[in-house]
Amino acid sequence: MPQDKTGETRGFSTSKLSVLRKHPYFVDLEPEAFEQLCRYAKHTTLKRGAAIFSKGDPGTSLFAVISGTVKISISSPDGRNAILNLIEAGEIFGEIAVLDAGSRTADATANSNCELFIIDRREFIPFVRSQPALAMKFIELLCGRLRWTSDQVEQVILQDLPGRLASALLRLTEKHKPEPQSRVIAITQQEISEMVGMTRESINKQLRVWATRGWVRLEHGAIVVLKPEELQTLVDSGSENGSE
Amino acid sequence: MPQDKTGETRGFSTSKLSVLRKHPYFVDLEPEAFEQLCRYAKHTTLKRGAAIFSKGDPGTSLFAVISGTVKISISSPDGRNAILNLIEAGEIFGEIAVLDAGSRTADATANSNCELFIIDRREFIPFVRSQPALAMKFIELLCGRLRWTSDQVEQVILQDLPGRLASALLRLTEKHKPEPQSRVIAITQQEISEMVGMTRESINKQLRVWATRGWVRLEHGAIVVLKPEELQTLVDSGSENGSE
DNA sequence: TGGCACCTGTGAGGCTGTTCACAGGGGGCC
DNA sequence: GGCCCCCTGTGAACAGCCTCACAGGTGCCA
Repeated sequence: MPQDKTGETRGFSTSKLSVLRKHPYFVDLEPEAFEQLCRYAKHTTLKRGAAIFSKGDPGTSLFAVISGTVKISISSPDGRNAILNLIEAGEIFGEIAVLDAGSRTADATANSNCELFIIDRREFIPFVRSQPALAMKFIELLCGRLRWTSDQVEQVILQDLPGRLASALLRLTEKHKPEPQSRVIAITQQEISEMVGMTRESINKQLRVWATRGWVRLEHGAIVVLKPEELQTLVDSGSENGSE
Repeated sequence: MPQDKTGETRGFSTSKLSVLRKHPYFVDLEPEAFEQLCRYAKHTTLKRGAAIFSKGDPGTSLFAVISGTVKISISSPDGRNAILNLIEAGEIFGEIAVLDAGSRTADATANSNCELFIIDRREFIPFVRSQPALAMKFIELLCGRLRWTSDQVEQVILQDLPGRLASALLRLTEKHKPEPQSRVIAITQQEISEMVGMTRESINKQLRVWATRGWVRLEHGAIVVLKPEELQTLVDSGSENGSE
């Protein structure tokens, strides 16, 4: 695309900001407010696997993902770990500890090579206080996070493996909805097993069953959901037999 | 206490408001703002077991508990149900759907006879917009909820029965911290089993083990935590043998 | 002062998901 | 090209938790 070319050569910051600007959280924010917010931001790049912050750290900064994906996870002393969320380009993360001055509730790691914007708490908080519209935006953001997390609790407590896996796949396709070619979830089976809190082996066996039924197609590092309706009925019926 | 007597005879509404006024969310709010908020409120009483709202309902009101406790829970088609939170006197609930205009994410039920204040969304939202300090308070509230819920996900995914139960007990004692005579958790084993997502029978057996070790004392409708340190080590060591 | 509803306590047996131990394949990097 | 790491796939044995089926206790309310 010719536009990409000119975009790249003309100005870095403009094209990068547009990733954020298009996102629901900022799309109807006044331009001046958004631009001032961006002026506070610092830019960084990270390699896959790099730690961004750890559970318990003081929350000194807010982050926005320009490209790549960031993994929000926690790990137990005995080596198991759980993925709470995957943050993609255009989204922000690390807002809780920044907004309430507490410590980080989870670890953040670069899940691929990443570009990030970083805003310091000391500049961010006064700015939010001065912009009621921005505060309302963050209230919406937090509500969305709560819905996501409550959903996770609900599935983990109420559903068995097929139900949890199905609901995780549906949640992930939902997230990518904007793009129509969707239903291709770029995720490894290891990762999805850590999102639902079960072993990779169990997940693999369940996915194979669904693959033979034509409900999903398995690729390397990706899962394609072919029959979301079938998965949905599994979730709705409260576990029960999704086996064979 | 003589003060209680005079308080009761002098004015109902004043003493009821004080339950809310003392709560962390409102304690440092400007008096005028708080009083105006109360003027919007309607008062109701409910009998134990009464439904307040159900998952999927539109969120038309915000609630504050004056007395009694409210259960926030979800249930699956096959009869299992999970308790997400227990809301006690002085706390508020139902804020998510009100703040983001979405539907309710869970059911709310009177867990005992209750007195509630109800504020209508149409009056509440414009008020929040006009009071940046109040908006910041709600941001703090939402952050607290997210910490509570993330914690729940973490425990449910990473820990086994002893770890989950221990961590639930500690979270519940933590909540009552203000009162020093604390560590008495007024909760049935049925309820706690629904909070951690395991059966009452399993919970009972684990509690009995701890009771014989002197870590907890079991009463009717209550659990007294005697050795929180021991429970904490169980949580920290990532499950392992809490059996015998 | 029963009766009834709800809470606690306990055991035997079965199922779901884990653990462990492998084999094969893709793709990036030197 | 060749190597190595990570991702996928699969089976056997085991463990933890659930299901089911009870018994006894407490306290409210008629």
